[in-house]
Amino acid sequence: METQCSSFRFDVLAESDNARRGRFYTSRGTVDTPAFMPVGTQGTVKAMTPENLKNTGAQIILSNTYHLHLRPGEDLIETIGGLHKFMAWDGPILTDSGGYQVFSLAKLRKITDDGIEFQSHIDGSTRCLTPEKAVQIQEKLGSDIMMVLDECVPYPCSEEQAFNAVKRTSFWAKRCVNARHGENALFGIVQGGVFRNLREMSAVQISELGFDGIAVGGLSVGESHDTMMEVLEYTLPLLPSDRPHYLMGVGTPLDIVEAVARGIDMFDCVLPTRNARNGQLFTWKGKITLKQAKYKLEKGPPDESCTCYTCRNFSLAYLRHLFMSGEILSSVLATMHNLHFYLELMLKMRHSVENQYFDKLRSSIKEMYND
RNA sequence: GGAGGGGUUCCCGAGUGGCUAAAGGGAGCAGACUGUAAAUCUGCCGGCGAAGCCUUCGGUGGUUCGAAUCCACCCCCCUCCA
Repeated sequence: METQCSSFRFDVLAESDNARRGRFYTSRGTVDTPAFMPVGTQGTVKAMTPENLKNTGAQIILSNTYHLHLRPGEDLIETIGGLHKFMAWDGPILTDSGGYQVFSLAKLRKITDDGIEFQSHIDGSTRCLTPEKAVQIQEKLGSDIMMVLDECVPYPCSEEQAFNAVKRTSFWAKRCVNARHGENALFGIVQGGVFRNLREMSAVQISELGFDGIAVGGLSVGESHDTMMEVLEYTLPLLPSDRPHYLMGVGTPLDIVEAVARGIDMFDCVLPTRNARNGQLFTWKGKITLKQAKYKLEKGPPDESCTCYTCRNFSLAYLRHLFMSGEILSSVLATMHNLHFYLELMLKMRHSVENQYFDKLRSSIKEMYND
């Protein structure tokens, strides 16, 4: 079954063991992999202007179907000219389907085979999201890469629950394939919790549907790093090697490097942006918690070796002051830095795979971020 | 000089006899954050510690089994009237 109808294309350019360096092409630009997608749930990567984002090195960002559907609504965005124009980001956008909200907003929803019935977290109104609706919304938004609606189960969960989610996710995946009309790329999602048999079943079923890319979902929901890696080890070999592999919602620098080592090409995660707002910086020397008293008089930047705007211009003492004072600029500068760090990490990984020193980079990240 | 109000643990501020090492804020200190209901949340916040003990509510002295809380005097501060 071949359903690919978009102009989306993916090439693997170099490999180092299981790690891949590649590139995919969309009508709005090319993206080098391994890639990190900053998260812009509500049509904005918090605290960043699109110009800021470009300067951090971001080539693609992620946005969210569920949230934009509730507010301001896909029809409004379509009327204004689509999500790219609406938010003034002209690069590629991948939109998550809302499947994760099934997990994160678990108290507000009910799942049936037809779809998800949920209560809006904004006004309490009852809404329904079906696989077809998820695709329709994403097409109206003008998404470059759409995600199928999936069911993400919590951790821990029973094998039966995970099995049902796999069945439903496959069923919904087919309906998403049938519902697409336009040129937008569409990625399938593998589920299965931490059960090898279920992951394998899901990987095979999803891979058969001819998606432009395959995502591994349902991870980083509470399981350990090692467990996550085990799941990747037995799942990735079953995915088509000529399509990008996207690990959803991951992760820490260590998670990301270790996932690349196992064959993942794409990531998204709120950690660099959320933790920035909460006063935590990722650096090449490890994490920095801005509020710690030891930085009160620190004249140097967060990271001497970092070339981001924040590190080139500001002392830790000042950044700490901004955070302690609750100043808006704290979020801006910290987010700029963290995204720069994440995107530089991806750049280094691409370079290291091309030049066969990936293992060296991998072990240095392991040293800094082994907690 | 007269009339009233008040001094509480770093700060603000509750507390009018035992349930009070003392509400609640703030500040401070520390931790968490993984397809964002997050510029959010959690913990600690007199001292030593296992229970428990010791010190603390302007000062001193009383009343009481028991006092931040009641009484006496003293020291400060604020408002109003002369």
